[in-house]
Amino acid sequence: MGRKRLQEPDGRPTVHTVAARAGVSIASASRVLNGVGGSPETVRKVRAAAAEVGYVPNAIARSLQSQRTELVALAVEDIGNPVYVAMMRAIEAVVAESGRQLLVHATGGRIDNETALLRRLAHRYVDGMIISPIRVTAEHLTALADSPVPVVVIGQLAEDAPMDNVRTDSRLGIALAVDHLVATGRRRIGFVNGPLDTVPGAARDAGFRAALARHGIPLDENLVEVGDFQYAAGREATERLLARAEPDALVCANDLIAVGALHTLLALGRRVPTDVALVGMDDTELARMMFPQLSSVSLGSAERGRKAAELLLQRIDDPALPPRRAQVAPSLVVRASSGTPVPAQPIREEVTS
Amino acid sequence: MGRKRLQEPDGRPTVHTVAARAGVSIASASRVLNGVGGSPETVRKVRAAAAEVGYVPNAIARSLQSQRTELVALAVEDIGNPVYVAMMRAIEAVVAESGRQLLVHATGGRIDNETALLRRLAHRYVDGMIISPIRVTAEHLTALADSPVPVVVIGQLAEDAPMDNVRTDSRLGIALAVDHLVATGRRRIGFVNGPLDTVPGAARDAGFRAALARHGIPLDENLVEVGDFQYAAGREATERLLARAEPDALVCANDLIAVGALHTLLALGRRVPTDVALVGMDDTELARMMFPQLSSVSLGSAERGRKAAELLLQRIDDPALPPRRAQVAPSLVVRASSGTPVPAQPIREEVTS
DNA sequence: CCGGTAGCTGTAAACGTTTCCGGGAGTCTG
DNA sequence: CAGACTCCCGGAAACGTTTACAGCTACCGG
Repeated sequence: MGRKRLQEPDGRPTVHTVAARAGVSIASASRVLNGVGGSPETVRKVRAAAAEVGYVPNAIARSLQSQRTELVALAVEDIGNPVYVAMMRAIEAVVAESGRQLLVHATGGRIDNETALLRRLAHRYVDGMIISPIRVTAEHLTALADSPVPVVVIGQLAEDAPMDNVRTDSRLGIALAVDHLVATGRRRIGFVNGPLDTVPGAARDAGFRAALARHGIPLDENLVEVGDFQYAAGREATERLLARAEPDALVCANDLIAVGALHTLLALGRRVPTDVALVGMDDTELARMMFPQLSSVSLGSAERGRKAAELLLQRIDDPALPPRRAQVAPSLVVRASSGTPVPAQPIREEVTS
Repeated sequence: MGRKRLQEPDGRPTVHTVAARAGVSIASASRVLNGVGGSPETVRKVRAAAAEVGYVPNAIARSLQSQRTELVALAVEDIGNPVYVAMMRAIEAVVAESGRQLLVHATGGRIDNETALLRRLAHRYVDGMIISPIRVTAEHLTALADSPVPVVVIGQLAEDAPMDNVRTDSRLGIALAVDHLVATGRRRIGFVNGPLDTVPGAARDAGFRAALARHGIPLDENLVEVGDFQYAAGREATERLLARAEPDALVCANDLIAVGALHTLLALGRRVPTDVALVGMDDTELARMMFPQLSSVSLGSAERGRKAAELLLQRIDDPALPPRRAQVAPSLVVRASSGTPVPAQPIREEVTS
């Protein structure tokens, strides 16, 4: 049962209602309600009137006047991927702390969705956006350049793109994983990647090949599989890979893939890490949930989210700022899935000279 | 006729810009841009002018006039819980299909957060809200009743609460799990629950006790543990439980808890389902990711989200609608973690009359 | 005693849309 | 051919704020 409204049989109270009830002008009412100016007597009357009618300022009208929405958008591929959950949490913390709210879009990685979203920014329903595209096309770049509100991109961008950008080095991240596996005696190292036409997919592929080469390990293409960045794809890709090769370690391009790989490995009777060591990427909470717990390369998703949010808020406050870039270094978190139990041969550094 | 601002040196083009450029009034320009009315000639001129200056209508001004935001909010406890991800995806689909966007809030299950959120609705920054509180207090109810915009609640509410409501029967859901375990020969059935002062926690507790009683199985309190609804709590609660009892099956109040329980079981050398059968709840994608895959009681999270979104959109369109309620029936999804390998005794139906 | 100043106040003009309303022109009907 | 009817158009009024500006009072110093 709603308690009855004291005023305004049809609509909700506005500043006019309050002003009339307090016997002052709307200007005075507005000033008092915003805490700027007003004589003690006016303040008292307006406050009382506002409380009596239960006045709450209308956010839209305020936005129209202030040209600010106090909303910030985040566009990611897949809100089900825990890496984006971590990012989202970090961003939300920063954004909320500034009194704003976060609007989340799931793009499904579809380019048309992403560019449509960027174009919609022209409607100015939001003060800024953080976007983490897995593919970057020319359309993206023009849409980004045309945007009337600030946009921060999480992910690799052309070197000279004059926009705020937060990045990591997933190529180096893959190298960390490979180095670790080599150091623990693995030599037949497989790789389950996401699509090669995505920015992270391409970077991780390059990183894998470079790392193997650096260790002088010839690449066996049978040990490389590609799916998308989802769990099911990881599972199936690993099935295909195991059908034609027998790796002693698997590097996966993200944790969802790694979880799928783990499932296939266990289902096919491989022991992890005894038979096959497993390393994922993104270091999501999922990695800690598995049994055995998954080693994973952290790309600092929370940190990247936090930095992106800070860059965005600063730019909103001062659009004249020069474009800035933040970088987060990858790091390897070793857990049971690639633990050190299997130095089948004495560990030796391949290249020591 | 003093044309005020034909050019826009600093700002973006408005309908005034377009109207001036096309040589018509802003009324005509607006009509053409909205596709209502206008002579062919006017339409041509306005369209051309709009294209030339790259006009995009301002969402805020439009909202002020229309009293609509085209935004819908969703408030859930934890965006990391895959059950809410599923719900969110379903809601997002319905909401997007109606041309609106979804604003997601994470409440952390904190009552003050939730009521603050509900009160903020008075600012009307959003056309409506879907909220899924795990506790329901008197504050919630007054805040809900006072809300100037429609709110749909997912979860149990007082029977006579006159508001749109989508619910399931998790009590019955637990019963399905227990029935299944009993039917496959388990008798020492443990239960890892969430907090008893939450609505789902209380319902699931009651359901568990009632189901055991119905089967004539005396309840051993050593087989019941409580944590919160998170993974870590499930892991720890299961450790405590196994330290003092030896169940042959575990029912968990949600999938996160079940995943934690699985981790502990495997870490302590129990075979699943041979030694201990495991059933989770919510049937999230997490359940399928585990090895062995988890049986889980589906509470139709996607379905509930979809229905809630539909109820909300309908109410936004017609606020005079009577309060409605939708119910989604639970169902058990049996997978490997509670497979049928152990009918120690012949299966029998307890009550057949 | 008077001019200046500080502090309040109200009027009105923004912000950018949509829409009501009245008027004008053209077309159809009786 | 007059009246009615249909379109189309532009002016102006909303929607609910904030704020620039000017006027008013009261007080102070000279």
